[in-house]
Amino acid sequence: MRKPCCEKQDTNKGAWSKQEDQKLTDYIRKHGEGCWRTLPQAAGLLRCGKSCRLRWINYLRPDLKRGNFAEDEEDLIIKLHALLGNRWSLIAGRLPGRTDNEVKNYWNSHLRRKLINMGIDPNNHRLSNNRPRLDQPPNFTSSCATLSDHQLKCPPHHHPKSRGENDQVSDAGSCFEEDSSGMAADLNLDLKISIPFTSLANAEEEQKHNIACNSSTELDFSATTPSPALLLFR
DNA sequence: AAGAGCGCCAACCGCACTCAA
DNA sequence: CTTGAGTGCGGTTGGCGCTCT
Repeated sequence: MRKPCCEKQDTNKGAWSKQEDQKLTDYIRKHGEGCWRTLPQAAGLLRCGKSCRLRWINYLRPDLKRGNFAEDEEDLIIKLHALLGNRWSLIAGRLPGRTDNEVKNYWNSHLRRKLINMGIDPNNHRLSNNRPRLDQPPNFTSSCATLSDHQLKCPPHHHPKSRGENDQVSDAGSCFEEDSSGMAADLNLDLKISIPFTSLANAEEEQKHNIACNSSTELDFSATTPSPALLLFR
């Protein structure tokens, strides 16, 4: 078993003080990100490296947007969640200025409930059986109708993770995994993981990093079969 | 006014992955 | 090939503030 990353008994835990924030910000401005293990000592912080990294990524980074999510951001989260499952870092990568933690929290506190209220199961984006909607289209069939019992029982996060620059999202822990000829195909998506474009210098750089799907710089959600959630969301 | 309940969000924890030695 | 350090990710927790009773 791996030993814990923070063995030191004298490391601070809990909320960060303004002084700690300042020290961390100053240090990273001076030396850049990385080498989180040695950073705390070098920066004069009584924190573990992990804690520093999290604080920087989720709170101190200068390009963070913060504040309420816009409607189009909500839409995008729902779409991406339908496609990717609980892969928050991937989803956040498509939302400039947003962190995985922020997206995850927003999903759990707002969007999940929103979908549930609309009669949609937020786990698989299917229309929930026990709460049919009155305004449901008559011939509507969920694009996730091929979900097996096993998939229903196994949440997305049970799927093996895969990471890397050219990480193809072929193991998306969503309802589209089995129905690969379903919505994913309809969406014409060829998702690749890349550096979030907010961290890139400009749009050209973004293109270079192949964020796009099918040689476009934006995800193309002009699908012939929108997600069930989105059909009802508008 | 005060206590209970609830929601939000920052932070922690544990596991998985990568890569160098 | 193996091992372990470093890092990233997703799930969970805990504290704070707001609302309700």
